[in-house]
Amino acid sequence: MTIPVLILTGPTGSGKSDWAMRLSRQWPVEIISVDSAQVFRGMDIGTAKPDQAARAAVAHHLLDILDPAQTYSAGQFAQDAVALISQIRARRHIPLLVGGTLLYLRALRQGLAPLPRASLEHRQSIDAAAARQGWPALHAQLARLDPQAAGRIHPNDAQRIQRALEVCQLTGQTLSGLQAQRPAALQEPAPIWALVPQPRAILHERIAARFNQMMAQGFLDEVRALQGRGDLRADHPSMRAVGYRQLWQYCNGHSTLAAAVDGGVAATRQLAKRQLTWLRGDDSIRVVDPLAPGAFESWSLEVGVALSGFIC
RNA sequence: GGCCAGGUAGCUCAGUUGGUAGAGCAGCGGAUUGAAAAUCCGCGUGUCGGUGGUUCGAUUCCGCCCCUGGCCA
Repeated sequence: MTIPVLILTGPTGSGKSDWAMRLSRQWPVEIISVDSAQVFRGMDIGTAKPDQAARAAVAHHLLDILDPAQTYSAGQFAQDAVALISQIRARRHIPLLVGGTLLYLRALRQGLAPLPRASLEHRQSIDAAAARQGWPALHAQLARLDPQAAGRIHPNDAQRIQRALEVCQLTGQTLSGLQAQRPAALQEPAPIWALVPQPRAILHERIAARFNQMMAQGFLDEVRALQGRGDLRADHPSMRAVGYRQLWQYCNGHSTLAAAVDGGVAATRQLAKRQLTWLRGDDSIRVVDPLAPGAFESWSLEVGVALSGFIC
């Protein structure tokens, strides 16, 4: 019998990290972060990364594993998470996945088709072609190579058109054909809970309050330091993150501070909305309102049930 | 107190030579297979400040009132 994997997710600002820390006082857990922005070093305040006290108290994985000039991916995450899960089990600890990057969770739980990883050279050549011919022309090209993928991808969705073409060029096969293959996944059911504060307006208030708190903690200095390195650009994946993108614009003189803060708060609300769309589409997820009386205690009981029989 | 400019969607504003109105942003819903905190798609009824008048018909023209900003006292 193997130790179960526990998963705690939810939109940004719902209180996931806080619950994970409280649970860690009751069970010997190690936390695996499921967060596409917290992987980067030097991006602490704006990503609400767990602080040193939290990390000293409980092992946290997949934080600070990359420089902001590097890139991460769903496939890389799935691979890293599977490896970490078995290492944590070998220590007789409980793997607790915590975070709101729902594509990463999907990649882990449902698997990814055997697709090639991103290729910078191919992407640059596709971008160059798009600059000459426009994305609609590339969508038309995709429609000849892989009609099924082209039918699913909107002609304006440059990112997905690029990926589909890249896969065709790299493999000589179609994206839709490769995706039809049964993907490998975490081979076991893992209980998954999502924290969703109700009503939405409460989540919006928490998001605004938290952004203001980040500003008070020196978020702007953090962005200035990143910009001051000189090698990062606004279109780099790490610098497109919510808040960083808007403050970067302000530091460049492209907006006022007030506009950057308002824009950052709005972008965070929009992120939360997209996360909620993922959650609604998956009925294996148990939705919990973290603000309901006794919510943590009853979750803790459910965790106990899930773990009973596995822990001595 | 007088003069001028404004009061139209949650916000910033456009517009209707009189036939009850539309953009951007915000918001809401959806998609999501190695960039995902990304990328993309869809959704626009609001006493057109109030009130009288002219008119078949007023948000639009006229009178009065209220509010905001500016200038003059």
